[in-house]
Amino acid sequence: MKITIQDLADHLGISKGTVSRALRGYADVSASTVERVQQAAKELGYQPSAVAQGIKTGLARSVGLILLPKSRAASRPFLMQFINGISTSIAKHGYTLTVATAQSDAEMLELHRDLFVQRKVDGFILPRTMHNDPRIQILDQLKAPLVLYGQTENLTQYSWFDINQVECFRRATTRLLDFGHRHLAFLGGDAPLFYNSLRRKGVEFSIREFDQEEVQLQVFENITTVADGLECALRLLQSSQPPTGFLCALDLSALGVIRAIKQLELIPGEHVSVIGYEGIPEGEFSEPSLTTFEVDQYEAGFQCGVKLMQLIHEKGVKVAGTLTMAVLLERGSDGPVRFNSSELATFIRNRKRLLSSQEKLHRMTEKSLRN
Amino acid sequence: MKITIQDLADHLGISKGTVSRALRGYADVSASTVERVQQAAKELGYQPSAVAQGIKTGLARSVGLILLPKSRAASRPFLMQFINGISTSIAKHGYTLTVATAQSDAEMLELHRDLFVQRKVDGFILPRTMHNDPRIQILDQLKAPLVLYGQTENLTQYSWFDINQVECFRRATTRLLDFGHRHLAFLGGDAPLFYNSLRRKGVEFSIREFDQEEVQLQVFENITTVADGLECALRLLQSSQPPTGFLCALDLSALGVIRAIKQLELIPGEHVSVIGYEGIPEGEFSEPSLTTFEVDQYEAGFQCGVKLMQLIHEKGVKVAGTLTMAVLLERGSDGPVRFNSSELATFIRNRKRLLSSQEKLHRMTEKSLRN
DNA sequence: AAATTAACCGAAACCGGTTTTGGTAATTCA
DNA sequence: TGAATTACCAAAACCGGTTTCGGTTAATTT
Repeated sequence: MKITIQDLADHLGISKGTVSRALRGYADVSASTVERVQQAAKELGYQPSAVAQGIKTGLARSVGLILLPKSRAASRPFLMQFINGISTSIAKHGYTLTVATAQSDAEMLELHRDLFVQRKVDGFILPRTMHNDPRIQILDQLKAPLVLYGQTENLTQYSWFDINQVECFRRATTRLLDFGHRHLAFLGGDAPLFYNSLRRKGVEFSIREFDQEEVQLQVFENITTVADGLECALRLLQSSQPPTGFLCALDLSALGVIRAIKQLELIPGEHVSVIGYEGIPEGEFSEPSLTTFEVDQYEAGFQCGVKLMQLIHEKGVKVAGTLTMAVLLERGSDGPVRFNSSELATFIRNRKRLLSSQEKLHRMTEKSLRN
Repeated sequence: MKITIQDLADHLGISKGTVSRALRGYADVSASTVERVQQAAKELGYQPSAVAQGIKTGLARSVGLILLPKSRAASRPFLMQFINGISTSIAKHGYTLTVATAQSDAEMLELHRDLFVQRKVDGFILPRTMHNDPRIQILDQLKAPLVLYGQTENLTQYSWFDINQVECFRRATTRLLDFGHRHLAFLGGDAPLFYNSLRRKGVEFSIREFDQEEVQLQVFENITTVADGLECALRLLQSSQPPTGFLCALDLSALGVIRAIKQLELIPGEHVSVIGYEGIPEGEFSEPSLTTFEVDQYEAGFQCGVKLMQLIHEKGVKVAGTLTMAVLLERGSDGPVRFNSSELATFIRNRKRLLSSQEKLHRMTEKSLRN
C-alpha cells in the first residue's frame, strides 16, 4: 500500500541510491533523471519515510514541548497561539511539534529525558522557566538543544526568547505613579517561575527611580486566577490602607481585581486603577476593558522555533537571547487617582453602609415601574 | 554520546540480536542474560531509538492532532484538557502526540496526508467534525486509522467518541419550557460543524415533544464568541418579541448573552434565562454563574486515545462509537419565567427611559456621600 | 589518437534497531 | 550410552532510507 523508495526505483528501472540522490539534490545525477524521478514521485505519491530517514541522519525532525496541565489556569491562555507559532516556524524545516503532558514535576523531567534518548525529538522548547530550572540541568547532561521561553539564571549559555517584562512593569508602575497613585499593590503570579521576579523587579525599579519615601507598595505572590485576584483585592480594599493602584502579574488576576472593585460598588479606572499583563482576549470584553501589556504569543512561539532550528542545524552556532517588548494597551481600567488611600478607605466604609438603603430604593423604583 | 544497542552488546560481550530479544521479552534468552541486559541497560541509560524501531515495525508511535488556529475563539477553551487526555492515554502504549497547525483548510488536508505518508504518525484524532468531513475522505484513501471526536454522516464505518449533545439540548430546552418560558432563542455555533446540527436538533426535539403551537423559537448560527453573543442578544432583547430564554450552543456566546442582559439592566436568571454548553471555567465566575453542561474534555481526549490505540494495535478490531453525557450544572443564569415576551418588551422599553433619571440620582447620592 | 577528466549511475555499506536462521552445548529420553 | 530434544545465543537478513565507493561511458584535453 505505502510506496517505498525501492518501489519507485523499480518503477523507473534505476537503483534506489540514484533515486535518493536525485531527490536529495546531489550534483552527480543528470538533470533528466532528476526530472523523471521527481515526476514519478509526484505521480505515485511517494514521500520518504521520516522514520527511515531519521535512522541515518540521527534526527527525528520533531521538537518537544512538555506541559504540566496541573497548572492549567495559568498556562491555558497563551498556549494555543504559542503552539501555532512554534509549529509554523519549524514546519519550514519539515519539523513537527511533539506535545506531551506530565502529571507531576518528576514525570516532566523523565519525559524530557526519555523523549530525547528515544530520539523522538531533536530538541526542546521550555516555556514557563523556573528558578534553577531542573529541566535545563537534565537536558544539559544529554547535550540536548533547547530554547527557553523566558529567562533564568546563567542565561549566557542558552538560547532564549523573552519579553522585557522588567521594562513593562517599570512602565506600568511609572504610569500609575504619574497618575498620582501612591499606594500600590503588586499581585505576583507563580512564585517558582522566573517571570515573577522580573515583573516584581520592574515595579521596584520604578518606585526607586521615583521617590521611595512617598510610595507604599504591598507585594503578594501566587495570585494566578480570577478567584485569587478577586479575593486578594477584596481583602486589601477593605483594609485600613487600601491601595489605589493594582499591578497584576497576570491578566487573570487583574480581572479578579476589577470584579472586586465592582463588587464594592466602586468604579475601576476611577476609584481604583488596575493594570494587567499578557493581553488575553477576556480583557477586551471586561467592563471596563483591561489596561494591559499585550504579548504576541504567536511571535514568541515563532522565534523560539527559529532559534531551535538554528541550534539543531547550524553547527557551532552561537547561542543568543532576544528581548522584545509587549505593547501597552491603554484601556479603561486605570486613570488619574481620585482618592488617596485614606480617602478611599473612608469612601468604601460609607458606601457599604449605604448599600442596603440604596437597594431598597432600587426595588421601589422597579415596583412602581411594573404597575 | 548516545548509547546504541551495539554499544550495549559490546559492553556485555554478547550480540546485539540477543540484547534486542532480551529486552523485547523473547523466550529463547536465559533468565540470567535477560537480567544482565536489563541491568546494564539501566546503568548505561540505554533506551532504544524510536526512529530505528519504527523502520522495522512500520510504526512511528505517534498520533496526529491537527488544528486550525484560525478559529481560535471557538477551539481554545477545550483544547488543553483534551490534549492532556489524549497524551495520557496513549502514553501507556509508548505513544506521543504530534500537534500541527494549519493556516487554511487546504493546508490542513495536506498536512494530514503528508504526516501519514511520511510515517510521522500512525493515525489521527479528528476534533470538531464537519459535515462530510474532507479529512475523513483523504484518510480513508490512505487507510489511515482515525478516531472522530464528534459525529458525522455514515458513522458506522468509524470509531468515534462524543457527548450526547442532542439529549443535552433536549434537556436544556425542556428545562426552560418547564420553567414556563415560551419564547426561546437558539444561538448556534459554527454552522459547518456537525455539533451545531445536533444541538439544534435537541432543541427542536424538545419543543416537538412539548407543544409546538405554544412555543416560539428563533434560530441563529455562527454565534461563536462573547462579542457575537452580546450583539445578538442585545438585538433580540430590544426587538418587539424578545425571547425570555436563550439556549446557547457555546458557553462563550452564553457569556455574551448574560452581558447583554446586564447591559439592559435586567437580571440574568430572573428576567431572562440563559443556558450554555461546554463548562468553560469563565462560566463559574460570571455573575450570575452560568447554567451549562460541563463536558469532561480530559475524558473525551482519553477515550479518543484509547480507541485509536485499539485501531492501530488490535488487528481487525471492530470500530465503535461511544456516546456519553455531560453534566448539567444548575447555576444562576436560568430560572422560572417572570415576564412573558410582551411583558419583557414593555419592561425593557420602560427601563431604558428610566436609566437617565436613575443615573442622576446615583450621582447625587455619591456627591452627598463625599462631602 | 591517447590520456585525462567529467558526468552519471549501480553496487554496497551503513544507520540502529528487530526478527529469522542456524549451530552448539547441555539436557533429556530411550 | 547414543539419539533426540531443548536451551541458548551468534550470525545474518531485513526495514527504508542515505551516502560512499567504484566503474563505465562520454566529453575534453594534450
